[in-house]
Amino acid sequence: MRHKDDNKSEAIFQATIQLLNEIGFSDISMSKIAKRANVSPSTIYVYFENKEDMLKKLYLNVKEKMSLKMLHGINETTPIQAGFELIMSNLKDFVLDNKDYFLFLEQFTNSPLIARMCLDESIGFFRTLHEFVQKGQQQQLLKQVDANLLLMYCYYPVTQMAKEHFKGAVVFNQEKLKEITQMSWDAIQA
Amino acid sequence: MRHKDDNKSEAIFQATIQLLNEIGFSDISMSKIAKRANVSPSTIYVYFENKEDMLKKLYLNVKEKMSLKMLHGINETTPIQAGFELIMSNLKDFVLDNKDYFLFLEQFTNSPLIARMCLDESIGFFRTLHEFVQKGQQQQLLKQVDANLLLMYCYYPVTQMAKEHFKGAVVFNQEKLKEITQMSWDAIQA
Amino acid sequence: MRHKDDNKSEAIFQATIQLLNEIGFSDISMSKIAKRANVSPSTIYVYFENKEDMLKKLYLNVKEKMSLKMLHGINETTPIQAGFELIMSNLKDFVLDNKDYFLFLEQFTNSPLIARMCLDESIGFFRTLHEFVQKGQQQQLLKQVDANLLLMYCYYPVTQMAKEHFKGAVVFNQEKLKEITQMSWDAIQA
Amino acid sequence: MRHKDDNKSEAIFQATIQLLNEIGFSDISMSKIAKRANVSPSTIYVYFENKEDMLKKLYLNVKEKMSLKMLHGINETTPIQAGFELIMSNLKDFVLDNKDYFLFLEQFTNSPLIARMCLDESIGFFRTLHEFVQKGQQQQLLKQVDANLLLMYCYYPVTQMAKEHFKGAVVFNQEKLKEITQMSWDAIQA
DNA sequence: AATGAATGAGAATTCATTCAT
DNA sequence: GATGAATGAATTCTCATTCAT
Repeated sequence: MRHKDDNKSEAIFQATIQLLNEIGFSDISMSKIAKRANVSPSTIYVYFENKEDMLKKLYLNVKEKMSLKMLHGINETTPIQAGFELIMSNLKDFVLDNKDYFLFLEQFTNSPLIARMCLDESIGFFRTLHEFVQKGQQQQLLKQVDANLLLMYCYYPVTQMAKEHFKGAVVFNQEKLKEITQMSWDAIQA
Repeated sequence: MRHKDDNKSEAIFQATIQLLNEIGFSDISMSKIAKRANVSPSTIYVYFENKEDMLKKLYLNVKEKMSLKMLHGINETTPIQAGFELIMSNLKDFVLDNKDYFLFLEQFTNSPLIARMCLDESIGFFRTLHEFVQKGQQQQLLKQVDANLLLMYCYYPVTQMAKEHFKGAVVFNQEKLKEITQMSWDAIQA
Repeated sequence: MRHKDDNKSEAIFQATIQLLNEIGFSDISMSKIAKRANVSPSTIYVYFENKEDMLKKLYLNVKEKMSLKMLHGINETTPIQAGFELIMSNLKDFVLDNKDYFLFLEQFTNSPLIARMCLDESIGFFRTLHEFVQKGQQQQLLKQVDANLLLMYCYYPVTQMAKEHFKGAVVFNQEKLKEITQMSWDAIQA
Repeated sequence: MRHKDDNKSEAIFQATIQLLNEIGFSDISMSKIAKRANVSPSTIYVYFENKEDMLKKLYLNVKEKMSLKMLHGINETTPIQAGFELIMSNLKDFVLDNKDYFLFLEQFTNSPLIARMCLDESIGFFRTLHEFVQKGQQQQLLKQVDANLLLMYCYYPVTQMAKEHFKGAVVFNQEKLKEITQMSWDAIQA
């Protein structure tokens, strides 16, 4: 028998993400993906049960990539403010370096697919982030509000700024990062 | 008084939004929309050129609804901070009262369709908002950063909180609104 | 709107029966049927929900045709033996005149589809036949055994002889009919 | 002692028959058969040339099984009537003990596959049966009609009764066998 | 204006079979 | 001998759209 080829499954992932960002959920099809990935449509079904299964696995795969990157360098000893700055900086780097991954996640997150697929967010990654926020609240450094709310003020400024950057409206450089880091810190600090 | 036409076109809009939020872009079809709207598929083509035209008009229609609501009560004499609070409050009301409209907008905004359709955002509504922000900056009340950035800090906290609310994770009440209004004001004030 | 065309649905039926008898259940496909019927594959779905629905309706349609033919000329006053002879003669006529219909029924009856489709046989036609048999039993003309068993001795000799006829092994003429009518009567009479 | 090969090929046969009776010719596939037989799809091609070859061999295999069973205990010295009774009894035993084999044969026999595969029936088994019938005709014990016709009156009552039995409509016991043996003998005797 | 009929193009998926080990 | 990977061809069925009324 032949050996299963990791490249194939990766090629399928890449093709899917590219097409999703080019033409969107409404217009991708298994055969377009196959063509872009240089495999036969039926080959996709060697690696995945069906379209939904493939998208699900792709989502989890990319989500994990982003999560790992965001938490890079964070541990129990990281001071709160420095940690927040690092997370936002990591996020910026990930988003700018992986435009396709990021836009895919945004699109997927806002589609009803995600609910249908029962993709629970309370997985590893989020636990770590929440613990970090809670530590900040215990130290009276952060406002005593819902943890998700505090995280929101880190995530959206970065991602929306990145979107403006992609549109060409602004350049998301170090200076801009500093600006929003300051603004977000103003928002969340006690 | 509306005449027949408007009812049909409105029924088509409603059906589309409902289905989009139930099954997503990848699975809606003209015939499903027609069935839900209790019209014949061909009737849709009496009112719209094609699918894309229909979605475009729907988007603009809903976007305008939200815009009008957000700016309700704002004029040249509105003080800056009170204005921001009102905008966030208006947005909260719109989103909670019009879950379907809102989720549709979020889904649409994150899809590549919006780019393909050349839907320029610099339309009336945004000009008004930008002018409001610029006035705040001239009065030294707001940070001297990109206007979009300041607006981001108003928009996302409200909408993300609403999403949590829809998920059942929190209750988006007056108190929560106060919290995020304070946080956002901390973020954007000079 | 256009007017639905009975010819179309009949053409689809005819094409299906022909192909079924030429290549069998394992090899028919909706597109082959469409091609033979000179319609587009999608047109079939205007008239039938899906393949199974089409086959089901076709079966019931043909079954009814055969039933009506078999009972032609039979009523409450028909004497038992003459009635049996008529039924067998009717059956012979139907089978020889409608080879395709008949072979389709035989094929269908022996496939698991029929069970899956919940096609209950206790419909009108069979009731009439059973009543006829029961009358014969009350008159002590027929053996006191299961009614189906008596009917079997009418049905199979005719149909199997017809199959031999189609194969070219024998000629199913009036004489042969007389032979088997006599044999079957010998079998079932009290 | 069988060696590995026979087990696999037997497992493939069994899987095919089961699936054929469960879902029918139109829905079996080599991969479904492989899955049911716990082998790889490609393994089937070690034993058989292709799908048609496999079905053909399966048919001949099962047909021979039934033939041998039917003729069990019959030889040149067997008296005619006793022989007929024995054949019908053997057939009943085979059918009731091997429901799957039997239903498979019925399905196969009524499909056009059998014609396409050029499966000539005048093989060993049938010769023996025909010789038996001819002997009966020479002894003036049986009606002077086509031999197949006489055999028909043995075969169908048993098999149709068995089908009723499988449906749960009747219980095909010794008594019922006696009934139909009598009826069939009435039909065929001179 | 409104619509059911009709369809070519294309959707997701499975097929029988072969390949490479 | 045995098999999982791989695939072109074919499957059922739906799509966006147009036609005829």
